[in-house]
Amino acid sequence: MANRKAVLSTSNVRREAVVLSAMTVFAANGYLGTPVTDVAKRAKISTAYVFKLFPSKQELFVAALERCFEVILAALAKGAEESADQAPEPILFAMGGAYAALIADRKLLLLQIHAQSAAGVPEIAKAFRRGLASVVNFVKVRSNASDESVQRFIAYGQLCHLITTTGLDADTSSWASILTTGVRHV
Amino acid sequence: MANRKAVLSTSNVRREAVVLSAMTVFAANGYLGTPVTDVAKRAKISTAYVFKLFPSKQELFVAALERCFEVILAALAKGAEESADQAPEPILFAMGGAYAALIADRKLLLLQIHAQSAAGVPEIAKAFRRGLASVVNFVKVRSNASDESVQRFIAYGQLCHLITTTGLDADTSSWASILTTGVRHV
DNA sequence: CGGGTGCGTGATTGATTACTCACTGTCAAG
DNA sequence: CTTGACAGTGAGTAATCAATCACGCACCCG
Repeated sequence: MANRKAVLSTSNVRREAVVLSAMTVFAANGYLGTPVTDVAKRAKISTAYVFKLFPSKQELFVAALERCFEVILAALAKGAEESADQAPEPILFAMGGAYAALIADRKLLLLQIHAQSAAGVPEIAKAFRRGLASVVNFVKVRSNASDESVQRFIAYGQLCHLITTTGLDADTSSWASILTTGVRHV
Repeated sequence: MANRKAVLSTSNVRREAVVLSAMTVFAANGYLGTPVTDVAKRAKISTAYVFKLFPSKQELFVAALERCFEVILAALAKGAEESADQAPEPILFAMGGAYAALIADRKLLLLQIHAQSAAGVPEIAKAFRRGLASVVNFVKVRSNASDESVQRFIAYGQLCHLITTTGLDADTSSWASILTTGVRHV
């Protein structure tokens, strides 16, 4: 059009950009709270083309959620790798630190929260379960910790989500401190 | 006009019915996923009148959320009362059982999940924090348990939410069992 | 009786939004 | 150069929904 050298991209490159935009925007406003137009704007393409790349908003959200869990798994793997000690509990501790560092920007965490809330949509619920399963399995296998320890790992991870979504980390009142003390969430 | 009756006036009766309907319907479909019309239908009144009783959808949701936490507090109090032993840990255990029993129908739990997801709306975030604060404070004061124990109580409560929203209690796969074993969620 | 006060509603409105369609522009192979 | 496949879009459409408005109806006090 106006641009003489309008280089066409491959659809896969665009798809990637759209998924990344979707992660950010859905994380900020949730599934129902985010118009596809917002995703398109952030990816700097037209809304119509987003629908060419992803047949529906739902499938776009699922793609973003799946990517979210991929990133989390990678971070856990990296954290485990960097653990000095290879005993179960130290590995779990290292993974916890890696996760805490990862969710510093709130994006991956909020996407999970919104996915949970949107679990009324069967495809979203399934994707969330798949992601959770992969995390639990990975943590269990990689750390070789007891079931109880893995359960505790996830439980305190959920507590970390609660702390972050409600902004308790910036709260110094006594009740907030009860929840936040000792929990690494940067 | 000075005083009609010592008992609730008609509009307050309606307001009460609307709040109860709102709890159920918002729990089922979330804040953005629920039209006010659905609340009205369930309360068997017109949509217009719902807006006379509550000035906006947002305030209606907040009212439902506040009621949710009131019910939870009452259940925790009752659970603590029924504890045979008055030492901190037994009281916590009794409260956990009471909470698990309470959320058997998923309504109060789902409302919390949806509130967390809708915390982008400042008034909803504030209400959620108030509710959480009241729970934490009550648990701490009533049980007289250590901060660490209270923190663990909440963390495993959040795990319980995760289990229920994803339907893990009906899942017998090994990864699901890691999360569910020993968690009371009926 | 008359009239005021508060309960209650059907119809509407204006904004938003998921998704579609008809279309233009690009590029590489033959 | 032509062709055809693919990248990309502006302009819709049909549906949904928060919120309002104009209006009745029941009851009660004087």
